[in-house]
Amino acid sequence: MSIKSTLEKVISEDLAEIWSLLNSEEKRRILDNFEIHNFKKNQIIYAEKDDPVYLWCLLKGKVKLYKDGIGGRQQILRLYRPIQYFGYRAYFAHEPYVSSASAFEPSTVGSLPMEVVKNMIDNNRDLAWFFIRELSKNLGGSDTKIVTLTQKHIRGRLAEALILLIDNYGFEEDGKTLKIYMAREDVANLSNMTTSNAIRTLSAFAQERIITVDGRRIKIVDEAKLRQISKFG
Amino acid sequence: MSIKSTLEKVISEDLAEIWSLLNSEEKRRILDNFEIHNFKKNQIIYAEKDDPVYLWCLLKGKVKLYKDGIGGRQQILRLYRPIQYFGYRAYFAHEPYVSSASAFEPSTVGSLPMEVVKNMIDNNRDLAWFFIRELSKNLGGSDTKIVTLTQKHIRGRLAEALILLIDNYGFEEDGKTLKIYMAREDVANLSNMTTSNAIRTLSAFAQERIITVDGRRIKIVDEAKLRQISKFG
DNA sequence: AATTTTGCATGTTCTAAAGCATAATTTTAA
DNA sequence: TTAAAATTATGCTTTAGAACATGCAAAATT
Repeated sequence: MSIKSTLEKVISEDLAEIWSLLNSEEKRRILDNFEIHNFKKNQIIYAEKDDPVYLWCLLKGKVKLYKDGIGGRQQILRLYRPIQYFGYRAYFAHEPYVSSASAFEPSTVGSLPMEVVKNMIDNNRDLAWFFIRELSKNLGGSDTKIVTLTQKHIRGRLAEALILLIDNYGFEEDGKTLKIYMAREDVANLSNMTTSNAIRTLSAFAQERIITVDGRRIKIVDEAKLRQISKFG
Repeated sequence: MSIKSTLEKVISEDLAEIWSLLNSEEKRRILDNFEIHNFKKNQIIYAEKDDPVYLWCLLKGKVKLYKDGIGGRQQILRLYRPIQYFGYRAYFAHEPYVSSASAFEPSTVGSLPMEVVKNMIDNNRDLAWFFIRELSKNLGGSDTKIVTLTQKHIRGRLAEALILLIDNYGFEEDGKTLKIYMAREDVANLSNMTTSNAIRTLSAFAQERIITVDGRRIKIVDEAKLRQISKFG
């Protein structure tokens, strides 16, 4: 698909929240400065300690925001789907990035210089509110994550991770199979455990008929049970 | 001290960042809606699941933002000192609070209805930027905390907590003693460990002449070592 | 001042989860 | 297609840190 048609498809098919907030002059300015990039699976979009320059908008594919920790252990902080924006926080905080973003699968991503975004916010109240709201929602999410990842037991953390995958990417046509294909290691990095324990606990869930596992295809059999384990267990 | 003089003292002595962004009409509107509250030690200012109504401004004392977790275990998320603002995130996210705020010591706190704040942001670009920046900085901090609290070992987490206390509240006149008087339980809640382990590890640090401990008075003897422990071991 | 309550310190025991090893399976690349 | 590499699956061992218990000290409360 050509760049232009990709963009037009996105804009026409599934109007991003942000787009509707703009007047035609603003839209023109975006189109003039917007660039489309294709990232391969596992390719890094930006890395921790880089200086933030662009607002990124995921158009196609899946992106993970993560932080490399101790002993090469990675923590996945957030997942993005089309059409979501990322990469702006560090610029607003006048800081280098504290986390990295990479493509989970082959992805198409648009970039817009943060300078342009900044100027637009200066002249568009609704756009300012859009970012205030996004940042506020994310901050609440991260604060909650601090407690769940440190206090919940392994089963609870895995259940929560699976629910996050449901909420973020949904199901295949069968209404059961998770619409994301990820390695056990990534499941582990999402739920603060080792790969071994992710495998072990997925097996346990399968044994208990809460899910079924066929390679990387995960079917959710008993979502209610999953939510229960996430809350208590 | 009277309400009026407390307020004037705060405004004249140590101009809050926010105040300088306002014109005289805005300042008058604040003064008309601003209310002063006194909280006793450990008194709750707002609680998780409450609906956010006010912007709070700490004028005197110390406030902790925390989240109650599993088995009554509390995680302290952020600490506030005069003059800092808190309690606005949930309102911006259109959510109930996900954390609670309480006074660490007898504290004076001002309140301003979020409705007023909202209207002021609508008409004051700089104020919008103030909150965008604050939220962005906090989000970076929380994302970082997710990794350090889950991945660092006990000694590293305690060292980091002590550094946080230094950075937040500083030292007494001797330039050594932490300017905060907190129970071991709170030290534990700050660094994701049990009270027993906070006690044990503080003792270990004292043994190693990194700090000295006299009841709740903690003197930092070797800050460099502390930062080293926080980073690695 | 006496009594109750709360907090600190330290030793001991127990366990969830990490670490390690090995084999089987799947994926990728040549 | 085949070889190499990476990933998944399981069993066994180790350990960091939680949980529990007890004694002592220091505040509150009466």
